[in-house]
Amino acid sequence: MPELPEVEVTRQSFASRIAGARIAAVRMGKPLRWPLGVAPESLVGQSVRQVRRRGKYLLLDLDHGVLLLHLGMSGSLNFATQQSAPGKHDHMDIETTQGCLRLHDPRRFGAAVWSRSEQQDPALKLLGQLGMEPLSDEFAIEAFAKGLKQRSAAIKQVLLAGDVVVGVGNIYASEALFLSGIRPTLRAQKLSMPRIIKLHAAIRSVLARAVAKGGSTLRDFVSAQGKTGHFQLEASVYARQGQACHICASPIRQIKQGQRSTFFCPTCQKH
DNA sequence: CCATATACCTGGCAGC
DNA sequence: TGCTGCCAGGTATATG
Repeated sequence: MPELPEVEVTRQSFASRIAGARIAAVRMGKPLRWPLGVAPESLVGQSVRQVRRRGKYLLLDLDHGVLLLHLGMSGSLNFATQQSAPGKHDHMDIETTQGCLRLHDPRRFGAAVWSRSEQQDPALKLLGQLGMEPLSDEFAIEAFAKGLKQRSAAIKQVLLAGDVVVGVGNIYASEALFLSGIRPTLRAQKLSMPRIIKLHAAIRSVLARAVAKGGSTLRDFVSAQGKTGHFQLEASVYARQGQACHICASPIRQIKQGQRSTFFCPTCQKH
């Protein structure tokens, strides 16, 4: 469920509550995408200094390293001060002196990976190829233009790839392209400067707005505080195939790009 | 180097 | 009710 806004909302929902907490126990459930890389007990006794985000990864800075968490397609984190028994899709419990952080992930595409230093494996491998943070100053027009210029793939797929700009997933890619009036199939290197500027602004605004609103909730997004998001009420094109475009009333079209669904308005996004 | 396909896993839903 | 097939927010890895 998580694109950048959902991950960021999740981070905000427990970061301050867990900061300074000491890990008292770690319980692992079924295997996730990758092994933790260390005995769970070795995390016990360490304190959580802060929780950061890089792309769709959450980074828990502990005393002696970094714990990377990824929510995959179906993951969510719940932070509870009251104990409750783990369900069959709860695959990691980090019990701390300030509450229990629980990773819930039915499909198990998510991951929890320990790294003694963010600068070394396996974190380097996971974080090393990531593109610019869309909501930070490094995401500048010129840098964005430069990244797009060297890519011949469709702009939608370049956005999804995450090596130019991170955090834009399948929902927000369609939304940002609609906002900027760009056909998702247009090759990235064909975007004119004015359209790059529009897309740049659209990515920032759609993501920032979603963060402010508490993330999307296409199916079941829930933050670690148990609040659901509201983005689905506002999707302009995503999952609206056949329905009227809010701008021009043309039926929204659905296509496949690289096995993923893309939604766009054939009139508002001419090319 | 680049672009595209594959794989991972479970649950929900439409159609029969 | 139960089966089958398809679909779903991600992304590392293999393949062309």
